[in-house]
Amino acid sequence: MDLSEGESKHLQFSIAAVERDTGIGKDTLRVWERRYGFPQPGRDSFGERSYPLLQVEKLRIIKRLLDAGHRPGQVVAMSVEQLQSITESLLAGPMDLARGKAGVGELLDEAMGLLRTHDIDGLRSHLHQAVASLGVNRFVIELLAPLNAMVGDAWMRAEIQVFEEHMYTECATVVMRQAIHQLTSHTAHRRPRVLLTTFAQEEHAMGLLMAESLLTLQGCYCLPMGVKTPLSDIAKAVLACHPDIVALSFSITQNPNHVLDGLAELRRLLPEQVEIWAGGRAPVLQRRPPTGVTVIADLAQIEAQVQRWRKRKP
Amino acid sequence: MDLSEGESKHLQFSIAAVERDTGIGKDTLRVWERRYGFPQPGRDSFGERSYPLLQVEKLRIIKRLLDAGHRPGQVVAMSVEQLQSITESLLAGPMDLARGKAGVGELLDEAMGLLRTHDIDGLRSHLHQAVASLGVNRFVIELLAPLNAMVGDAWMRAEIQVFEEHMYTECATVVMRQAIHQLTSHTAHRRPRVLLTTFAQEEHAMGLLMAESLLTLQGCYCLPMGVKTPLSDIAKAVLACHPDIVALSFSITQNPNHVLDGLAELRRLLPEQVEIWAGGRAPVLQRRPPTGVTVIADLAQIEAQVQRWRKRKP
DNA sequence: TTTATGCTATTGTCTATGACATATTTGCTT
DNA sequence: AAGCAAATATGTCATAGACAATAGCATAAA
Repeated sequence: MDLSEGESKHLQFSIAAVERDTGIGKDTLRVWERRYGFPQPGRDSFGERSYPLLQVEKLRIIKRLLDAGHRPGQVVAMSVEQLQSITESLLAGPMDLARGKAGVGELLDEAMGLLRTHDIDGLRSHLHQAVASLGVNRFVIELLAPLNAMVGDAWMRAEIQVFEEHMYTECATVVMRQAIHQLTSHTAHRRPRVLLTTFAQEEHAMGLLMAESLLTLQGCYCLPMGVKTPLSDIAKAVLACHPDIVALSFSITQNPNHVLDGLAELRRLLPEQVEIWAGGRAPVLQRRPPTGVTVIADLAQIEAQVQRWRKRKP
Repeated sequence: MDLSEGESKHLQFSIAAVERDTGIGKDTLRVWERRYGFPQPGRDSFGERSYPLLQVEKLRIIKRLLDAGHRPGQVVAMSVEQLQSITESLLAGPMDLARGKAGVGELLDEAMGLLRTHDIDGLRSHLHQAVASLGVNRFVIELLAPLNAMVGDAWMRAEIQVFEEHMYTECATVVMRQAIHQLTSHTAHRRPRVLLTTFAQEEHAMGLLMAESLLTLQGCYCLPMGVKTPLSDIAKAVLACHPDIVALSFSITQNPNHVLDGLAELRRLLPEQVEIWAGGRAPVLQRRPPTGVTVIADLAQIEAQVQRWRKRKP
């Protein structure tokens, strides 16, 4: 009996398509097959690997677990059931922490509900309204930051789809950009001057936008440079724009060693009087605070740090 | 492993770094070396290819010529001088074309000047003013799109620094977001509904913002989803949000085969009545237009395409 | 208990060369 | 000219081995 001809409707993927859909490189896919026995693609008529949809979906689950810190040797050979039970054990994490804050918890839940029903217009106006009623400071610290954390965690647990996360990010970005725009004063000589960016591996821009809004609120002059700036270019930008502070944002996914090495290297590259501020959800910042770097453990600390800087510099 | 700063100090690049900087795949780099004798990287102490900066720059020139339609066999073995003379003959055309439009050429040059002197405030207010004086339509089509092209080309030729490109992008993003915000009407039932995003490999968001502004200007309802959405999630988003059109943006750096494969795959995944619009600077879209996909050769065509859609649907 | 150090297993990426499907160009024939 | 076939050009896939970088763990020292 011949499955391949009768079931040509069943989706099969080339190795390039699998790399595209999972983010796992071709070399890695081949070596996993060799070492762990999974994936086990069939071969098409040209002798090339042909991955059935089921295996691609399993690879996506595996990729998520790897991003969450598991190692290939442990998870690649597992059955789908085992993978799912591990994914669910991640679910036990502390979710209610953020919700404690009086009153704002409802706004949080409402936002999550709007996201889950894909009511993007609703979510956007909900957030806009929250900015207006809470003010930028409380909006960012009490609503948006916890919401980001919830969405990020939900994504890790596969409770929400990638496209839902994208929609949320776009929505929040629009609201934050608008808020920053309205805050920005056009007197160009404010102090301190803060250059905002992330390291080259970091993709998440929300942390930068939140920091920018709070810094602007404090009357700082912000030089936003977007995400993914190589170290040497941060140094060049400092030479060109002479900021007082370089502020960096780190998401929870960052490799701890890269974070520490990068900060140490940057400290070497920059003039001594330029401060480095590092914030974000990367746990290593609290656990092993690097020397010569000001760790912003929490967005609420930005205000105090700005005041500290102003006291030191006349 | 990602030692880009160490490499840039010694002006030597690993094959992975060259792939990242030029967009030419590892396999292709090796096979060019085998067939055409270029590039000819040295070897580091581990026996791995180590490309000097000069060769990487030459590869960038070659990549530009390939994008313009030349073939590897003709250009890969050429000397730098030959390549440059070809580049210049190619450059004379479109650049003057953009600059030809009465008056706008000056605005272009002024913007480039402000970027080169790192006058970010100046650039931002220059662009804001241009939006006000030209209107969104002319601003996007006549000023921003050519400016993007100029900055992109300058980046490819390593004439501007990475941090300058980041500053430009941030600046243009702020202006575009603001323009879109002011255009957006809050009547939610406009047609067509357009879902905007890019494939997972595509990092550039400016094309999406430009398209969003022009679509909004035409009275379309936009569902922006940001960049880097995996194919299967585009399909899921379509099921959840039932847009009439999925609009995708492709930068010039995209691998032609990936673009075509991805579009074909997406066409298979989406319901027939959902149109796919593909735009951007990827040359393959014009050279080998994929079936079942509407190619937007030029931002100015958006208006006509929207009108065509409206005629077809009552 | 916590913090350093060194050993071992793990893991991704690189190397080499050959094969071949698919474009594109060339050459030949109407 | 225009159509068609043959020849080239070109990117991607395959195999299998090697090894540097990372992470985990055990042991020693504070």
